Amino acid sequence: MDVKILCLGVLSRGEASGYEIKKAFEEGPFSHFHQASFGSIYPALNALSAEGLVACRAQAQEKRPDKKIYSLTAKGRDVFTTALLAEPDHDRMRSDFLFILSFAQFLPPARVAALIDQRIAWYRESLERMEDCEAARCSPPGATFVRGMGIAVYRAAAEYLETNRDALIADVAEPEALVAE
Amino acid sequence: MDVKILCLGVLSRGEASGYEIKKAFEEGPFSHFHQASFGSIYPALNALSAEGLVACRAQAQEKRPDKKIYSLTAKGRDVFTTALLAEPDHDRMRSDFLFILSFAQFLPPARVAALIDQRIAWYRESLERMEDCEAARCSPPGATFVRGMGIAVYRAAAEYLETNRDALIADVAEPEALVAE
DNA sequence: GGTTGCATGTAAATGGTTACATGATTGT
DNA sequence: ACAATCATGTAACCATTTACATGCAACC
Repeated sequence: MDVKILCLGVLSRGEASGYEIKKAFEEGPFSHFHQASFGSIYPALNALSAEGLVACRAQAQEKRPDKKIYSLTAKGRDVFTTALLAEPDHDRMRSDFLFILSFAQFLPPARVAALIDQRIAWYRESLERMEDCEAARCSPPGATFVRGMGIAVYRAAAEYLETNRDALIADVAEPEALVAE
Repeated sequence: MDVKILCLGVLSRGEASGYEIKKAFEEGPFSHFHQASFGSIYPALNALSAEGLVACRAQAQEKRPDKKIYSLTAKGRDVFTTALLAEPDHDRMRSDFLFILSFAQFLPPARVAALIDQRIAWYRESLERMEDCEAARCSPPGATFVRGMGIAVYRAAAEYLETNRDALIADVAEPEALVAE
């Protein structure tokens, strides 16, 4: 599942420029489980155009480069729905946060606390944005389902961190207590 | 946080060969939030050796290539603890599963059901392995904390899928119901 | 006066995976 | 007989990010 298919997916929700597609991966509904940068989106869009999977309409703008608005062609929609039927690759997660926390015993307790507090704050902010998202009101069922799952998972993560924060800090602060036990 | 630091982390838990380090990322405690292949581990180990961050002891084996057992040097431990203090990069997740599900309305309901059922089974299997893991009994506090968080999050994910599965399938099967409402 | 947002694009560098090469042993 | 496990390593390939190039408008 490469950037080209990702772009087709975004365009299936309505026409968009490269810049707007980037935003969908940066702040939009896909930001939590996929990402793409300008350096991959613009070439992908040109390739899709050459293959006839998207159509491009240039919108002239004053004092700015022309905005290129892309939309799916019938062929593009076909290719996209076919790609959706493929077996999904395994999820890939890379979390330096969890890796670092795995070695909490090598960190000053204050650092462990800061790391966890930052993360709780991040989850809470994300949850707020996800919960009162206007765009989500009239989203298709799949998008609503996925959004709900994100909320459930982030909430569980935040709650776990809040509940177990102090115990971990106590453990790394006095490791003798664990050995003595 | 590159493969070199990742290797130092694994070695901080005790000496290991390249093959064993791979296993830590494939089945071991890190498998859920970091991954590395032979093609990156072996060169990383050689580089670490050249920099004096790990020591290598060759264990002769009959009918097999010599097993190279690596261990952290004092310098290696220093570099690792310093790396742990750096600000962690943002977590990066790529989930084709969630992306595909976002477009559930383009899929046959049976496919949506299969996708979700497979995923529930996967979470349940992972949870079983995580819950009765012998190695975890005497793990350092950080590793135990991270494992607990993994369990909490996977459990929430599995429960969400189980609870909302039928509603999503109903929604994609009869989209008129949603429009009529 | 500096940063952020809008808007597109290219080229180099990165960092990694996949496939190959080798080969004995053990399990199905 | 075939696959998997153990065990190391290289090279080609890949996708993507980062940095660069350009430039105006609005905000602080």
